[in-house]
Amino acid sequence: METAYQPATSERRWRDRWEEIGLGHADSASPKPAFSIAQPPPNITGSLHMGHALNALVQDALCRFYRMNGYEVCWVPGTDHAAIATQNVIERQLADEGTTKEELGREAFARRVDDWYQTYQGRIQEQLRRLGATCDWARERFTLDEPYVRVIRTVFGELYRQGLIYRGPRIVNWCPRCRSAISDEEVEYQEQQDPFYYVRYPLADGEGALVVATTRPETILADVAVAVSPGDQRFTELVGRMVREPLGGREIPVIADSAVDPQLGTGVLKITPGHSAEDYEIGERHQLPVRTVISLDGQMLAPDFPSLDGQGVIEARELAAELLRRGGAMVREEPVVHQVGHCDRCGTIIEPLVTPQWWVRVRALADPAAEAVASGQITIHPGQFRGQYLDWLAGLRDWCISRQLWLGHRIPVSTCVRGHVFAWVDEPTTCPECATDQLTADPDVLDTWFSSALWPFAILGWPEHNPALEKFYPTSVLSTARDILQHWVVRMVMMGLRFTDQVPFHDVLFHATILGADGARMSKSRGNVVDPLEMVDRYGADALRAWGASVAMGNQDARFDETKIDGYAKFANKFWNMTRLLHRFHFPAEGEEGLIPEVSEPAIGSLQLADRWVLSRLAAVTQVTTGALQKFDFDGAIDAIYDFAWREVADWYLELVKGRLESGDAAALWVTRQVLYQTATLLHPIMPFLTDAVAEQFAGSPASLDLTPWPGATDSWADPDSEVAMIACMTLISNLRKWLTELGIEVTRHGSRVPFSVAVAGPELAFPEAQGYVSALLPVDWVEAAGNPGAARPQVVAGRTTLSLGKSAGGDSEKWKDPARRELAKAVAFATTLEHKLAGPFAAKAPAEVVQKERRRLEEVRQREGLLRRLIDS
RNA sequence: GGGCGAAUAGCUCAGUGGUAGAGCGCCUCGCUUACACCGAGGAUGUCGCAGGUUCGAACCCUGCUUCGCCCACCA
Repeated sequence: METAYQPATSERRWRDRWEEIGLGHADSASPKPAFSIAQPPPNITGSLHMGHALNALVQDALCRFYRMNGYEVCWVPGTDHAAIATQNVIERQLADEGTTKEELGREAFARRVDDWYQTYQGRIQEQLRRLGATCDWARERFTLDEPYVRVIRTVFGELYRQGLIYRGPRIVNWCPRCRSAISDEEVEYQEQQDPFYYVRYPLADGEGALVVATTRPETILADVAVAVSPGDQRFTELVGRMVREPLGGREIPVIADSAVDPQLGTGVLKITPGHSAEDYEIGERHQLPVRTVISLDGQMLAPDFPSLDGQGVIEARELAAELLRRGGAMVREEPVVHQVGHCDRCGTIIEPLVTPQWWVRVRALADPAAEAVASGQITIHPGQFRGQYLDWLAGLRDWCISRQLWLGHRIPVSTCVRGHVFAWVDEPTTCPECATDQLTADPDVLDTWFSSALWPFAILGWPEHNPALEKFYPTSVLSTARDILQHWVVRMVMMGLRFTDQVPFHDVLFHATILGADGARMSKSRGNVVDPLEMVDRYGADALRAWGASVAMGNQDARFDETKIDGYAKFANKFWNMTRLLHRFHFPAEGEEGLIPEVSEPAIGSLQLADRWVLSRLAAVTQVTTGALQKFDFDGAIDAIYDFAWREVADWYLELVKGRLESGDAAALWVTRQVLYQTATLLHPIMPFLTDAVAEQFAGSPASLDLTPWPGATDSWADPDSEVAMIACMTLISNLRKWLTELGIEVTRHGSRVPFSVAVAGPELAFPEAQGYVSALLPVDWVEAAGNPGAARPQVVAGRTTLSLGKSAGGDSEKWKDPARRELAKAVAFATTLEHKLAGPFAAKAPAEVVQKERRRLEEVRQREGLLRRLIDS
């Protein structure tokens, strides 16, 4: 056996083994209860990032935990074509190559996309495997696969026939660079500073003018009204009159609308329904016409204004301002900070435009989706996101689902030459109503999130009734990033309820976002991106997984911290070596083949204090870990195991049991084996490679710990008395060690041994094993207390026990009093605090139990104080 | 503007009413036959600020400050 655990070789081996034994395989015919997860399909826009890795390990830990708990686990992996994202990535590549998709042509572009998908699909799969993900690869799905496409068309057709999908010209968020509409959720608002122009709109009939403040003077040409707040005294008599827009001189009405905030700007808003979502709504309320002065390319359409026509919007803005200044309409200009919408894929400023698009009427879908969470059919973790989910659904507007991209699912609708419009699943060659073969297919494609919304049931073979759907739908858990609550989670619930009459999942986990080490979001431009596979190479997948588990479900975003991953790598090594210790006692020759033998459970009477203590602790840790994983508290689980394994088992139990193992004590072997094996079992969902490598050392272990039943409660091991006694004993050893260290006495096991006798036996020595434990861990030899206790001999107070240095050792007893003086000061201070507390209202008002506890504590401190004084005065 | 969360050791974070914790880093020792990817010991905190509730507050309440996230039709 290697001295140090080698994650790289171990992980390669176990990856293969798990596939050989088909760990990920999900059997629809299994009689076991089902646990299923639809893996959020990563965008095929490159390799996996830290967020994907985190999400994968969360899901894998759950899958393994539930497998061990007797569930038939189905974890379906897949990938998403991510139309707009992928198209952008490839367009950027083409730009680097000095070409464009238009130059390439649709066919060559499509081939290029296919190549891309081929390459990255394989890569993503490989990356997930390296993290230890036990998905059911046979069920892998891709949103462009033919069966998936049929699901999309089926759903689209249903919604269309039910009147929940319609087409019409409305204002949309238009990305002039993508040359496509995007949904409200794909707009990212960024704060920026722009000039704020105060512009005079003169009254058409007579004196006076209204002053409008705007950041967009170039859209004045599309103004169709100016609006004031209905209650605004300043403008009451102007409502209903006409003003002239200051560029073209057209007469437009002054209207009153409650959307106008009298506090903002001048309290007068210019209404441009063609280029502002808000104005569009105001325009609808007042039946105002729509004027358009900006093209789909983001250029001005103003044939009457040659200086503006054909200019980009930004250029036109300054040119229009200049025209206003020259015309005397500009009252003043000042900077203003405001929110400007950008395309979340390419960063271009969004241009609100009126174009014909396809829409989903979401109201009918939203209410049941809200109800599912409000009623507890779906639980969101951490709970704080529940409110966010409900708020978002409450204020939902219709969802624009059409995109003008080259890539994606086509809108499955055709129009015949006679104007019959119909949705289809298989593209028809003739019109179903009039049989003409002159059909025009809709040129648009669907929003990627429309197809993603169907994921949980589409991947299980819906709409066909089939065993997989029966068995594994609804899925159990959805684990995903926080930023796609609206894009995806909410829409899955809406579609799932609509088409399957069931929630698509019962628990939603929003894991933390991994920030760079500098606390900022990881981004290439910031240079703080960390490749998870690089971490796997450096520290092993288990170390990355354990760190991920510790941060996954926190309230805040998690900062990347390589030293913590390193810490878990060291823990893996520690755990590995704990097994090696056991191993070597039974296989004296280093490197010899063989397994740690199975031994029968010893009679309870043959167990020592340390055995009873460690088993009691093991039972407690088992309970904590089980509860934590059930609650998705991965941090609680890894924390409890780490602490127990290292701070209790390795630091104390193994050190104490070594001698007994050496002498072939069967009870000791059984307990050690039990502790290590069961701890490995508890750790397996989070650190599967390491724990399988450990379990393999034990005779009688299965091919993987995944096949081991999860440890049940072992109430018979709970032993509070032994825990109390053992803590006392450990305290004594620690105290004594500190004392000796301070006096410059070597406390290594191989230092020269120091003879001690017991002067006052405190509770630390109440168990017969205790003295033996002291001499096992410290270079202490016990000698009989040789008469004449009054003689000034160096002494040590450890806890509430006093030990005297054996006669033969001699020593300067004054020097030995120094630590005692320091300890005494502490004890006195604490005793004073306690006395003060007990003398006050605490004694009367606090629960009797708590008061009792404090009294006992005071008594203990007093005892200790007494011992220390005796030592000092001797 | 609204909502949610966070502020604890030099750093990254646990801790949710009863004597302040971990990992890393730092200082001193020790290459002890499981492990130097280790072990033993040590230093380090008015738990953001101000009030309040309570016998008792890092923890509950109120306000404030700073940071983060989400939402919103501030022209």
